[in-house]
Amino acid sequence: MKPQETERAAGSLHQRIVADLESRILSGQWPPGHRIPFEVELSAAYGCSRMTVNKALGRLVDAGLIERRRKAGSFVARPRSQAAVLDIHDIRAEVTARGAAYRFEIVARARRAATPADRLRIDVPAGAPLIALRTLHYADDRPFCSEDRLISLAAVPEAGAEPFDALPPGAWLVARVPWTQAEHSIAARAATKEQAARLDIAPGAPCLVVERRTWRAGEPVTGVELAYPGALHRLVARFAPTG
Amino acid sequence: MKPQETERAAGSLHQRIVADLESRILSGQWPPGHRIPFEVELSAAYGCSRMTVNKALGRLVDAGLIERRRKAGSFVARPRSQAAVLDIHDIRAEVTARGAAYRFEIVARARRAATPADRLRIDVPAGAPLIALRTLHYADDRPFCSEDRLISLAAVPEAGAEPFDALPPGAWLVARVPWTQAEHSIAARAATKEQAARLDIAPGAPCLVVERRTWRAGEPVTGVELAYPGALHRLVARFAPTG
DNA sequence: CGCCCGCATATGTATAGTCATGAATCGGCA
DNA sequence: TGCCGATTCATGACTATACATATGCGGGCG
Repeated sequence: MKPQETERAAGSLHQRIVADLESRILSGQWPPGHRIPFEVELSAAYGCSRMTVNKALGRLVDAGLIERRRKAGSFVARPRSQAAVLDIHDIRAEVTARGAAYRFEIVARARRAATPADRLRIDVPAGAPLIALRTLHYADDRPFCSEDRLISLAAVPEAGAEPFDALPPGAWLVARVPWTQAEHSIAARAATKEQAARLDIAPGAPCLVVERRTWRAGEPVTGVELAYPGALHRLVARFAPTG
Repeated sequence: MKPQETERAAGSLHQRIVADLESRILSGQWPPGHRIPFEVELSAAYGCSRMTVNKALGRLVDAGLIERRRKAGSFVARPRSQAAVLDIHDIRAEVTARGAAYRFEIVARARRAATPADRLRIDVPAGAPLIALRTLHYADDRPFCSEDRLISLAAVPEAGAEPFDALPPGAWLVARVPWTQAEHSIAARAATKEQAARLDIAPGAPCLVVERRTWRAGEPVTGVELAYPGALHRLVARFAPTG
């Protein structure tokens, strides 16, 4: 069977098979728990080798759409928890995307040993050396986001000497430190008096607060709290097909 | 080369290769833009066939860790926007996970043709038949979340006759309608007077508002707004290695 | 000097076949 | 009848091979 004979529609053959099976599952034609045809049956149906079907089914497993059990066959997975993929953009990109001019300002900077309060935000050992930064991000000279960040000097020693005058701390870190793990927590909170003053909103006004803790190969790198005025900002996520 | 000779550690050979390359990329040993060895070199290094390496590299492409160009080679991708995977749990699961008793109540229900206001929340044509539901979710008899939902009867005709007495509308829909696309928007908003009354919080208190719009094969299915008292709830996301 | 063609090369896709693994099933034995 | 072991079978993993495709690069020609 030459590949050319079947390669219309959606690129390669196994992609076509993936798309086809996917549509049958997502359309409900094959409900959760349904046993899909065996590899040999599919390879006969599509007129290709078993490896090609196998590759397609492997992708569907990765996508969480099917589960496979030896001897028993392949089954449409029952969706468990829905998942959404949240794009965490660079703050500069967010601001410029809405057509505003971006500017940031480091309003406070300190070097200190980790206090118990710090250790709630970054899981370094007590007394570990940290850089604490408070940054204000502006969109067209209006406060857009207040950032409170701790950086572990053990993980990023060069942060101690960095003036952060060209890049804000977040972008600087992303460009420098590849990270393997991050944990995000999103909440709505009333602005404290200080936050309100910094963000130029009323005290008690709702803020979207994003907390992020980041590790690199198990070692804590940074912990940050971003507070956005609720009226200004929303996070957008798209669906992830994970079942 | 027999598969048995190398299959210790992490399962299959191509999984081991994936994990190995992944760690080199995430550790920074291979920075973004770095050209990784050619398939033939890797297959020689791991003592396996090119197909096995190809499979592993294919996975890394899917994961967004590398980019591949014909003739040129494979390169470590430069991270663009960070991505976080947000698990959207069933509300019942959320409530019971914190050890509380779950209960829900449909407080309003209407069948109507889509109004312009409705069409901001679900992109059906004007006048399309809808079911509008307002649901209150309780944790241990305390209001946990207020849900405002529109369901397109064109997409889910059986929703018209469904009493929603056993399952809340969200869970009922998930069990019934497989969906292909969803869009989430997360914001912090002050509770309106009505929301505050329903949620038993002070008017103006911050709420975490999640809006979700769902399509099935391009057809709008449902639009929902979930309002959580800010003090009660936070969304947690984990990092996704997607660059 | 510059442009274009063609070759070398690395990836992309697909095939056929082999061996391993684990689970369902059937048959035999108690 | 009930249980246990052997068989069978579908998936899982991998190899060797083949051909398609695109592209970077260098040589040749205008």
